[in-house]
Amino acid sequence: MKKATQQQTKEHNRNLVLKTIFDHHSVSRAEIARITSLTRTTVSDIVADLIEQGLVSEIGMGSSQGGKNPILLSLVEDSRYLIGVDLAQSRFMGAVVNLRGKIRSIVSQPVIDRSGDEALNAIFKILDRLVGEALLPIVGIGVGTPGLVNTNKGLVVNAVNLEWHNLPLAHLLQDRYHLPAYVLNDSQAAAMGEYNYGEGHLSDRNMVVISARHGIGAGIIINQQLFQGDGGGAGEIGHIVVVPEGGQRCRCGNYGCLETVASTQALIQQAQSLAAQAGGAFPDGNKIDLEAIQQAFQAGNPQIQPLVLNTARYMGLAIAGLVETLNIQKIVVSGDMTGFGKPWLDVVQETVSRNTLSRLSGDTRVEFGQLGENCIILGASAMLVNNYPLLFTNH
Amino acid sequence: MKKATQQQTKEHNRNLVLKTIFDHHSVSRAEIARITSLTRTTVSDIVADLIEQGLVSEIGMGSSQGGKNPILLSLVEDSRYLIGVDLAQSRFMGAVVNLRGKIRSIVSQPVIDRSGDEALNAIFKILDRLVGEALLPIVGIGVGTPGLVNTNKGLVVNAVNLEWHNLPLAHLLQDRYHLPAYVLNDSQAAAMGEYNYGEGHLSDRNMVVISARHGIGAGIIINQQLFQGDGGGAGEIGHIVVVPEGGQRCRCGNYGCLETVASTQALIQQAQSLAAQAGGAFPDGNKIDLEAIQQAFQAGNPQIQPLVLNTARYMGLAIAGLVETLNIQKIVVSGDMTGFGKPWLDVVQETVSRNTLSRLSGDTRVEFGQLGENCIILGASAMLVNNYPLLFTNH
DNA sequence: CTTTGTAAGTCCAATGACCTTACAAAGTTT
DNA sequence: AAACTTTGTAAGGTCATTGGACTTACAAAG
Repeated sequence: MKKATQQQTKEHNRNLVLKTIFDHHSVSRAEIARITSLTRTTVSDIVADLIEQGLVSEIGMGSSQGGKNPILLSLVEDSRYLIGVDLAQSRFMGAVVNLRGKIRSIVSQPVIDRSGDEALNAIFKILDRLVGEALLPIVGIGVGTPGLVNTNKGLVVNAVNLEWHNLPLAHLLQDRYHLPAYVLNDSQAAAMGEYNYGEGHLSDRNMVVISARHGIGAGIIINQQLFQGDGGGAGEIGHIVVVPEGGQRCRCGNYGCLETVASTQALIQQAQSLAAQAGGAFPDGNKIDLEAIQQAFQAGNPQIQPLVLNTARYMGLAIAGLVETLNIQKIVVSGDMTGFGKPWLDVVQETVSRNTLSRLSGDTRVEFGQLGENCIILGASAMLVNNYPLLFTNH
Repeated sequence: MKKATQQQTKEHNRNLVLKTIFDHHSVSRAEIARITSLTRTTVSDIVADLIEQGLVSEIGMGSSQGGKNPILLSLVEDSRYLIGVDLAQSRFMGAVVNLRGKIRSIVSQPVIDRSGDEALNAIFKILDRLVGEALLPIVGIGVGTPGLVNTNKGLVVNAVNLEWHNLPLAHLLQDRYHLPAYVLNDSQAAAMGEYNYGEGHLSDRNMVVISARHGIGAGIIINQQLFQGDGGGAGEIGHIVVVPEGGQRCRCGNYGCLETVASTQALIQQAQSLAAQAGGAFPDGNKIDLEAIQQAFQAGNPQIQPLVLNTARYMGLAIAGLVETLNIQKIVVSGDMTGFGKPWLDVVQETVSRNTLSRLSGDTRVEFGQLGENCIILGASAMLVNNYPLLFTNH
């Protein structure tokens, strides 16, 4: 608990007004006053400040029904830029993003066996370009990386594929670019992305976003904030044991983890061994990757279908545990596995319903995410927009 | 998001000072200023207010190391009273509690087949006595009840044993006693109790308290606040499925819930059917209740031991899921099952370690609660202490 | 074209909360 | 005994919100 000051009050109300303009796209001062229950005077004061900072501008007059026409205000969405970076399994990607999450420039780089310092240099290379190109003030850098991350300390505690252990990535970036930097776990970044930029999600106080890709993880939004747990590892649901006896060995060392049965990695492996054993499931000579499996699934291939739907069942079991633990009613699934579409999601939903108290599952909705592959980049950058003070120069 | 005002700032700082006095038992104004980083002047101001309200008093002089002696301040712990009620399976209990959680008067009433209106009248009877007896201002009433509870609406959504459905208990109590009333799920109340009155727990931002009694539930403290989920059902871990195939049917309708294998209810049933089959496990004619099982366990009874330790294994599995989902490092187990002591806890801990990522389980501690059977009463009342404004007369 | 009613936005004095500066009182150390 | 420290209080200053009065601007009705 910390002391409260008048400056904080002011800052809070300033953020409140900015957020109101952000959410309503075009509002007058009087309307803001009504929404926030601040007085018109205070709102006018704050808006003057925001206009001076270039964050907001007057975009014309609205219509009235008996009275002076309101002056409509709007966010100047390109008045600040954010940088988001996604260190995905197969490629590193970075983008300059505006305040509404529109991508203004993007750099992608395939990663072949990069690890340790090489991976770090690849990030530098991307950021050098992005920082160099940008014209307007960059607010900061957000990075989404696989592995266990301690955001407060700016530390990548453990990223297996990148061979990073206790790498102070945030500090390295801050020192090099003289910009605030955040490091986030990729699943948590995806959650931030869906929450901040997914249609209508902001109206939910709580939300769980499940990333089902090469690995599986979740990002948990509680009281409109990302919850990371005591060590930054909240949402590591990929290693929840869902096959209690005799499951397959996971890269984490345990047996029967969710990742061993419901990740793209696991599914591809299963399909490959199926093809090796039985043959005929795939046209000869074709590479068996996720895309091939998805095509086979959509084509109604009878050998592939149960394989795919089985991943949905396990996913549903894991989500059921989440629902029962947290009673969060908005569950969003994002990542490559969403490519299996509605039939897959139906099985997930059904499994969730069957394995939770009906009083809890009744109001729970499991949906697909809306952001697609830029989700992590956007989420990493959203970490910055949410830190309002960064948007202001003086202070 | 709501607007901030100067009054809120003041309220916040007033609470901060009060909390500091609460936590430090005996501090001077100057020391409070150092701790809170408020100025001495402001602290003096606020303390004058608190003294006027009777919440704080000067208890003498401290010693100095080269300067004027400080005037020590202390909380007047009996300046306000709270009422906590525990609607347990076998008996209803209510108590008048002071600001430090010391019980000043207590009423207990065995419950025999009470349900619906009868149960409600039993509560009224208890509260009539407690409210009548109390001399000093009562701040409010907190109730911990089994079942699904929506605290915001003051609604008991569903309490099977009491046959309550959507009962507006908080409003009923408010109307009858003209006091603020909170209704809480029993596991959540237990969590509040452990968090607020358990030694040293306040220093943890996050904590999970697992209640293992007749039923099983958890209370989740996130960012120093009870997290109840969107529908008040957060922590309903008793119905997480831990026996995926062929588990026993649970009272909730599903199969293989945690409650069917790790609650006292389940254990007693298992022990009874063991005795019926094999015989010899217990002295003939003795009633097989929890106490008998605990005695047999401690005596090293070879038939009972695996039964009991099996509950620990399942409990460990469920906790492992929690750890992986939330990465909360402080896990407290409370309730009757703690009667099996260290051997039981050891198995829980071991199972947790074996079923979680080592990076997560490493800093996780699983402990027994410190509060014993009054835990729920205290927790229900703690809900009121945490609502500081209630402690003040004007405003 | 005028009048009436209403709404938007600004100006300004007042309020309230915390802060800074200053100081007296009461100790300890040299 | 003098110098230094620390505590607690007092007076005045700063800053943010408030609330009322005022100006500007528009619509509807006559």
